[in-house]
Formats: sequence, C-alpha cells, structure tokens
Amino acid sequence: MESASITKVGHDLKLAEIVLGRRGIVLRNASFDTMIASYLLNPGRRDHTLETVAFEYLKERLTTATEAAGGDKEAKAHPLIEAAPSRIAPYLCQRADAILKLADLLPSLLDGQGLTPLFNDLEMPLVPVLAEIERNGVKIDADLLSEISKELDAKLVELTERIYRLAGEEFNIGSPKQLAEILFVKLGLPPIRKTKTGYSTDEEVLTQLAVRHELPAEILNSRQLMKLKSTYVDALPKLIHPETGRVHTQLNQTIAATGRLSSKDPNLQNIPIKGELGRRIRQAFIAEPGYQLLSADYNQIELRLLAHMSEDPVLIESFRTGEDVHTRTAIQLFGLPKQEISSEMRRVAKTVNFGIIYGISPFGLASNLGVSQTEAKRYIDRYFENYQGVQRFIDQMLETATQQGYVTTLFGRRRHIAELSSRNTQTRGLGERLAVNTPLQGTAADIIKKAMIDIHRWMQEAQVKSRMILQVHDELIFEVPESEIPLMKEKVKEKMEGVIQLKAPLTVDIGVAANWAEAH
DNA sequence: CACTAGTGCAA
DNA sequence: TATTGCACTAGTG
Repeated sequence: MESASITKVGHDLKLAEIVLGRRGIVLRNASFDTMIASYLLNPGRRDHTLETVAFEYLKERLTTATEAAGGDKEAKAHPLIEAAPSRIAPYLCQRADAILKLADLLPSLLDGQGLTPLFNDLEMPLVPVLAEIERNGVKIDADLLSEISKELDAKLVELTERIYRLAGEEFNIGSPKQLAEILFVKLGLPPIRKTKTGYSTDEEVLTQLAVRHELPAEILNSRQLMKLKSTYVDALPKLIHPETGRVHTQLNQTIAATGRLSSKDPNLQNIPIKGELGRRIRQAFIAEPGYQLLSADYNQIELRLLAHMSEDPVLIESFRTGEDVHTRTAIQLFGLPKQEISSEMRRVAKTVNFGIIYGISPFGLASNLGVSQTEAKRYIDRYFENYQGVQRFIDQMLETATQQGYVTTLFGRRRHIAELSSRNTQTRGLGERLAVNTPLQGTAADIIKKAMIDIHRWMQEAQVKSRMILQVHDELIFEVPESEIPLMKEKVKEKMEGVIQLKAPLTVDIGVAANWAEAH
C-alpha cells in the first residue's frame, strides 16, 4: 500500500487517499472500510454502491452547508478543501469527507445483518494482500509475444486475402454488420438467428453455416486470431510498467455480486488457455531467473460445495473415494457400469454437472449439448433421481430466497435477489438460477480469500522470498525461488485445503514450471 | 471522447 | 433460455 505509484492508483478513492495522505490526513482505513461495507450491504445492487451512497450524502450535506453559509455554492470554507493541492482535489476532498462520515454509520448496519465477521476477518485483512499482489506484478516475456504477433500478422494477411476472394469483395471483417450483408444478402446463406440490430454472426451461427460455404469457416479462423492478437498478444506488452518491467493488474474487491474478485488493466483472470495459441500466450507469463511459477488450484471446488451443502450421499461418496466425478455422474445418468462409459457420455455428464451449478433449464442444457429439449429434460430428470439431495438443496435455496429475499454463503455473505419477485417469467427464471449459483460461487470466493490471508500471513512469518502474484477464482499463483519450492508446495496445499472441513474434502492440485502454461 | 452493440476470453 | 467478470472493434453521437 505504501508505494502508491503502482498500487490501486486507478481507483479514485485511492487517489483521494494519496492526495490527502500527503497532507497528513489518515483516510485509508476509512475509505476501504466504507467501500467494502457498502459492498457487503448491497451486493449485486449497482444502484446502491458507495458512489451512490456517498453522493447522496454529499448532496444533502453540501446543500445544508451552503444554505448555512448564505448560499455560496462552492462550499469553499471546508478545511479539507482549503488544504487541497490541485483543482481536482476539492471534489475528492468532499467525497473523502462523506466517506469519513459514512464510516461512522456503517458498523451498526453491518452488525444488524451479521456481516461483521465477514468484514473484520475476511474482507479487511484481504486488502493488504491484494495491494501486495498488485505491487508484485507478473513478469511477461515481451520477446515471445512479439514473435507470436509477427506470426499472427503473416497468417492474418493470408486469411484476409482468402476471405476477400471467397466474398468476392473487400470489406471490414471486424464489422458484424458488413459481414452479415455479405453472408446473408450477397451469398444468400440462411440467417440462423437475429440480434437486436440485425442478423447474428456469432461463433455458433458461423459454425452452422460452415457446412454450406467455405467463407464462415475462414471468418471463424480470422476472428480467433484477431481476438487473441489484439486483446492479449499486442495489449499486454504495452502495460509493462517501465520501472518494474512487469504488469501490475488492479484487483477489484467490490464489483462481483457473488463475492469474487475482478481484475482489470489488464484483466489477468481471462488469459487464454485453450488451444495451441492460448497455450503459447500463457507461456509468455514467466518467472524471473532463479525462480519458478507455482500454480495451486482447487479441484472441482463448486461441485464439492454442492456435495457439502446438499449433503447428497452419492455426490459426497464420489468425492471421498476420489473417483472421477463426471464419470460417476455418467454412470448414474446412463445406468451403465464404469467400463462401458464412453468419453462422449462423460462429456454429457460434465455438461450436466456444470448446468446444475449454473441453475439448469432443459432449454439451456439442450442448446449446450446440441440435443433436443426432450432429451435434455430426460438427462435432468435422471440426474435428480440419482442425486436427490441436490434436488432438495435447490428447492431449499429457492424457498429461502423467496422467503427472505436473499441467499447466503457458508461464510454469511448475502446477495439480495430482487429478480425472484419479478412478474416477468424470464427475470424470475434468472432469479432462480442466481439463488442456486450464488451460494456455490460465493462460498468458493470466500474460501480462496481466506486461503490468501492465511498463506500471506504464514509467508510473512516464515520470511520467505516467494511472492503471491495472482488469483484466478479457484487458483493461486506464486513466484518461488528454486530453494523454496518444496516448502511452498507443502504449505500452500496445506493452507488451501485447511480453510474449511467439508463433507466432500477440498483438494488442491499443484504445478511448478518456468511459465504459466506448464505450471497449470 | 463517451457510449452501445456484438463478440469472445477466463473460472 | 446456464453463473461471474473485462475488453476488444465497429459504429454512433
């Protein structure tokens, strides 16, 4: 937190903190307190973020103050404003003042909802851990990315020529509008689906069209290369900090409605992994000489939480014996012994398992599996016959959510679900899926946050040279000196698995390598 | 420069 | 008509 130049400066609350900090005014705790408390009190409600709360408070306060001062709209008499060193500072100081006031107000609100332990023992202790991750940054192999970029350039030139030839004219391949004109008007291909503004040209549509014409297939190839090139290969080197030679993401603690973190500038939580190209991009995330990257990820954490929270005996047993949970589901779904389960059956079972976590519907599963809705419904019915505990869990979540208006995680985090009381069928359906998904995704977020705090605390006590450098929802990544690898492997695994004792125990897989692709 | 739409990357 | 995010390009104002 102390080296402000590369830590959370993107956030204007943090900027206020720096401005005021130079004047010797201690604001840090109050600003984070308030931001996080507002988040815990209003998760998922974008209209009630700290922004809104602070501005509403400010408006009122300024009106009162200016009236008392005889109507001077600038409210320049405030001591914090007078201390301000720049033009932007008055605004920030006013907000800072509102934040300080709110900080007095929020503890009793938190207490009233039983959120004090989550606040004191999880979110606040996490703040310095996140600040340190941001400050540490990640080393990028800019030379490798530059090499990949040149390769992609050459491929794209070739692809583009080919596309223009197949289309019979030149056009902007990146424009869905122009592409639709070519595909559905000029070439007369059947429009599969509409968007708000025209015909859809997304991956699913182009894949269907690919059986009738060569052009859609080449568009898909081109799209993939352009996507990865512009979003990752060319963008990441630009974000390397000139002083540290590393990229320093911002981890936002108060965005996701479920309690997850989010990452931006750059977003290091959506770095490609699939396919040859994705793999090569991950190879550009490297450790310093003498160091290795250590990746530790929770194995099937959300399904394990489903097993624990539903107390479903079949699911729990599956995890306790350490068998492959998707194969187990396939055995249940198809009523066949293990040796007769094909990889196709396992794939179906895996999709069904994911579907359960997201709050399944026959329509959704059907479109995902590419089978009829009737067929999808058979899978779902069959699933619930075999996992009756899961059925009860879902019913219970829906009942609780309807009754209370919110659901909770194992750690007591709340999410209000206004969608459930909507008269709109689709909105209500969304509410039902949120009621099932949020306790699972949110508890997983709670658990890894606790692990981060515990590991960070231990790392300080043990005075290791290893550094925590990234969190990707169910994975932690460390940069570890060669000599500390055995110790870190043991301790990280122990701390992550030891966060909470579940009926389906948490297990952590660890990999070590010179780059992120090999470590994962 | 701010904004939306369409698209697609991750867990 | 499957959950949570962030960010790219095109296009508009």
